[in-house]
Amino acid sequence: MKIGELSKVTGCSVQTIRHYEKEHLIASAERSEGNFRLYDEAAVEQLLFIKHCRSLDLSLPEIRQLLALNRSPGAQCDDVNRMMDRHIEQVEARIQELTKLNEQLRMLRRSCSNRRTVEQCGILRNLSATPVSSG
Amino acid sequence: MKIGELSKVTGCSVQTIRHYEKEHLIASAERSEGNFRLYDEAAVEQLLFIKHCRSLDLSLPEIRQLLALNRSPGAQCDDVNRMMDRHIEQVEARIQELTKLNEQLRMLRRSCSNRRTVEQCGILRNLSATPVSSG
DNA sequence: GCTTGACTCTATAGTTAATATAGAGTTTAA
DNA sequence: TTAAACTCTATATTAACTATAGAGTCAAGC
Repeated sequence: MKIGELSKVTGCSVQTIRHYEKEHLIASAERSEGNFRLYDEAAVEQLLFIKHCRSLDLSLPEIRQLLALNRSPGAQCDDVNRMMDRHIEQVEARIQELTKLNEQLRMLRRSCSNRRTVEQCGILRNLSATPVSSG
Repeated sequence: MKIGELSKVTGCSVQTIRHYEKEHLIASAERSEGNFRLYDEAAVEQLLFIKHCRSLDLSLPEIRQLLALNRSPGAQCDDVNRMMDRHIEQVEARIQELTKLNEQLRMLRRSCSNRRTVEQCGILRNLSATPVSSG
């Protein structure tokens, strides 16, 4: 199967597949006589694995690590667990940040009703004031 | 005041200030005989405004628009309100996404306890299965 | 055999908002 | 006068793609 079909089957764009190859997330594909990349079912599996990881916001280096672990089935999987724990922490921290941000934005938004001039605009006035200390 | 002092006063790095100038968020600074940028209090105010906006995750183009509006005090401030509403929507959408993601990650994490081999690892097994359809 | 269209190839640039660097010039204090 | 501290411009890096240019390959139809 050529790259276009792999793209259709997996839902990854052609460029993304080539990008993953360059980043060594998938092995360099075999080539046809005309230098076209050729793939098999194993490539589909691996690409779907990567896609699933990406849908969970795992980074490419993290995925590379998971793929490496996948290749040594006898090893302990502590590393996998640690990675997931760290990742979950990051996601939760980001949710907290955004929640705080959201409160600030809503407060700011309440400081102006539509029918005012820029001069009277509470939003712009508040933005000009000294910033609140927070991330 | 030279760029180093402006940096200290505002808490923006020197490179960031130069970056904002290149992106036309602040006017090109006057120059000294030796070609050093020179700033006054107005520059401090404007930079703090920008910093405040950035702390609310407003993009540089959004900030540019706010600064432009700030310069026409007689205009209606509907545009400001619309921008804030859109921005709040985006932040809330992102919070929703991350919340869903967090649930998925936690579920995945529960599928493996530490003391297993990679081969038995529930996390890796689940990642290899067909991905759930969700952003 | 030739052309057309769909596909693929590589290499490069763009996206965001900075951050970091190299190599040069300026200013200030000792 | 010389060294330190500062500033200048221009360029590269970050993440994970996405988009483009310009060239090559392949299958079908005439």
